[in-house]
Amino acid sequence: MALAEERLGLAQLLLPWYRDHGRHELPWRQTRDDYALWLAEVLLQQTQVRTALPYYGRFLSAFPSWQDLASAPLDAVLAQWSGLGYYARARNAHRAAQMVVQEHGGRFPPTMAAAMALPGVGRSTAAAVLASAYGQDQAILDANARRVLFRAAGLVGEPRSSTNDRKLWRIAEAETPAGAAHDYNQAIQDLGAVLCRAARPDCPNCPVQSRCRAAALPKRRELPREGDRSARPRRYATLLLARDDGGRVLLQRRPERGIWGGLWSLPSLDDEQILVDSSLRAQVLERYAAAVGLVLHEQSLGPVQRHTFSHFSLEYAVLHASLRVQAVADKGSPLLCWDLAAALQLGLPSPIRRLLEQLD
DNA sequence: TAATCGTGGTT
DNA sequence: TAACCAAGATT
Repeated sequence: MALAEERLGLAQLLLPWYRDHGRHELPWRQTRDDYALWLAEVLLQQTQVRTALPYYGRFLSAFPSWQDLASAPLDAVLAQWSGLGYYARARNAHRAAQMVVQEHGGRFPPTMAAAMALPGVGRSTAAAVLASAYGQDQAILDANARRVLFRAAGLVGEPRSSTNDRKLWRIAEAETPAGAAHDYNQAIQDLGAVLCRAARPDCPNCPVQSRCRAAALPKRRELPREGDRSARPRRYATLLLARDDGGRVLLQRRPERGIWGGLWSLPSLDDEQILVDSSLRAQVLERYAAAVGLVLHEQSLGPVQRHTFSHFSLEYAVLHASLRVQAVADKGSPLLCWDLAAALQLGLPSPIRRLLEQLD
């Protein structure tokens, strides 16, 4: 592919721009600590800077080092991750920290192969950490770099196709300057985030406009659509909000696999359609009682609400009930009653946290 | 290869 | 409202 072999020479234009206009104030740019830099990369996976920013400081305070994270209970890690989404990242980060302590002497492994063997560390994350923490010449290909290079090289087709994926990695490696990979990686990410945005790219102010094949095109603003993903399937559930006489709320720990893995949530009864018919509520209560071994008394059924996940949309209603028997007391049970204040310290999914915060 | 895995902001 | 998108990795 002649196109992919041709150097665009982005670095010499990008680096001066970065010095003047880069987001140097970001907290993970104030350190060369391998733990902090790895943490930032994991927090930022599929997550915008604005969203991850407050989590970074809180997480570092709670777990300042590999050792602190490795020895922490998973529940404490998930609690810090609560609300950020893609919770497999938290579980993987916890295991990765344990591997770093036990197998790598408490230091991020300094080779691509060893780094990518850590759970939750793929090629781009590994490269980013090795470049930033150790100054290695490693090319990244995150969403920003992918978009910038796709446009600059004038690629066509789907950006995530395997063919374009190979081309983009080859271009990324060719454009990454020896001895300045860290700054270049930051620079191309800043360019993508600030100027070369997915929508409404600011081409007139772009420092690499002269090397960009897409800038001259009338449709430079458009990127090929991801394969027209069919509409999100809709799922339905009834969530049980049961409280005992002391106001404690019944929560259930979700299995590690699947959505909200490892988090504490309300007991959920999945259904084929939303329960708006009051005649069905009694059945729900019976099914809960049977499944959980509790005596429940219905109080009210809340309005239908919707929560959108990455690949499906959930319609749910909250069934408020009083809990007569405090039957689920044994430790190790995934079903426990919690004081409201204690519950809010757990790893909760966002909609569940919002719901509990509105109680009392 | 194609699904799976969250959430909040923007359009 | 609904679609799109984000410092991707895993199976």
